[in-house]
Amino acid sequence: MLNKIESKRPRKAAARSLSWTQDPEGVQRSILAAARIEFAEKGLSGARIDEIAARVATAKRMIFYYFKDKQGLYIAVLEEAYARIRAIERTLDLAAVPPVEALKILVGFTFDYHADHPDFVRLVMVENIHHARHLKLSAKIADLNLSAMDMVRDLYARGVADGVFRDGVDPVDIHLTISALGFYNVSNRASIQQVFGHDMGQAQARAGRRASVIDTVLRFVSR
Amino acid sequence: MLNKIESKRPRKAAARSLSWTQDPEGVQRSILAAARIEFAEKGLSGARIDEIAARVATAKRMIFYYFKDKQGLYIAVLEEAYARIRAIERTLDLAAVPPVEALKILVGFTFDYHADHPDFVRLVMVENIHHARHLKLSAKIADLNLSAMDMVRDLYARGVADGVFRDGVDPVDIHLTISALGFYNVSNRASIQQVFGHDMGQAQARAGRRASVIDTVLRFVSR
DNA sequence: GATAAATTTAACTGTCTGGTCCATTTACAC
DNA sequence: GTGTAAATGGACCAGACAGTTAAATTTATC
Repeated sequence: MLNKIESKRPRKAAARSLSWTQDPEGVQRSILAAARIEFAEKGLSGARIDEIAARVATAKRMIFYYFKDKQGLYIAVLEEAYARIRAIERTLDLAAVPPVEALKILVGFTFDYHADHPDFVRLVMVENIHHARHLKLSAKIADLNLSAMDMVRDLYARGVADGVFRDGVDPVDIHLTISALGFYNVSNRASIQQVFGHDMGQAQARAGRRASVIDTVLRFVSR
Repeated sequence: MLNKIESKRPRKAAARSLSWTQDPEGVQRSILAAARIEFAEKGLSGARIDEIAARVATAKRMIFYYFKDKQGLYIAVLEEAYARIRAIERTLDLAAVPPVEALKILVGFTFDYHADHPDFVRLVMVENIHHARHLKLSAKIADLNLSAMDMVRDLYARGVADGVFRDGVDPVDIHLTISALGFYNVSNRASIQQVFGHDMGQAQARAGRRASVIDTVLRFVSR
């Protein structure tokens, strides 16, 4: 109130510099990593840009410089998360494995990936709360899960041909079941634990559940 | 800046009254209903008190009057949602029904309840994003899902005794499978639809999935 | 019909938080 | 080395939003 004269942006004349090296890619990567943690933890509206900036050594300004705005950053995080799971998925080579064994591997992998990447699961939850609005905005993500769907379709067809799987099952149902059983343990871990003590994060509970899930899917498609 | 003298709250001298009837419970119920919609739609941080107040005829002040603060309102919504599903669950009387039939009914009910109450599902998602922090704060909710768990336990034991279910299955696995398969279709509806066109909201897709889910659970426990 | 308690309302505020402005430094071509 | 564009830093701002203040009006009670 008192010395409010000369109001035209006094500024502190940033005298303190102490040198820094330019590293655009590195900065972007750090921002993305910090943002993934923050968005997965607090959701889109709950996440704080200041918090992300604080987590990285970099200044808040850079976030907007590279990602335009909060939504842009969020979409980038989402795209990276989906690209990552797909990259690993590609390394699964099930074509050479007999159907039953291949299905066990696929279910086990899906279960493990979810359990090992709760951030991914939470991001998908957040995105679903937003009715997948941002997924729709991103052309990059369009055909990602289709590859998982294709794996199931192929594997199931081989199993039917071999006579080890029963006929007439919709591969979509197989895929949904695999996803649901891998997803739910992680997405609802907190309420499951709260409501009846079972902590799915514990190695023992997790291993038991894993075996049970594989069994469930196998029994579903078997004759 | 100009006429800032006489600053002591001029007020408009609320001259307009037009009578109102007292209805505390009614007002609280309306607020809860509006809040449920808002929280389910936007999450805890995304929800806006002003928006809730606008949806109800009543003024914002009443929200704080009855529910103290945003978190208090949110917890009240959560408690109501859990109480509601429990109330309906109670009406299921499975003790008199043979195990296989009873299991079909239970799975079908769970599937339908989730599909018919997406708000409930979304609230649970939101709460899990918050690590069930508020569930822990509410003593009321503690033993709610335990009743569902008990139903499964009882039903499974009868099935084993009758020789229609195989031995050695953990009832917790049965319960988790039932919940997961009912929950996932709704919680991930948006991303499922985005990623491969299947809209689980459509009656046809829903009915097909329902039958498949029942089949999955039955095959899991059968000999 | 007077007094207290309950209920409703509008205006107001302090803080938090995306997002911006302008200055400065680094990288690099020539 | 000098000019130029990209990269970085941090103060600053404007709007939004949870929560408050204080008064006004209605119901309940005796």
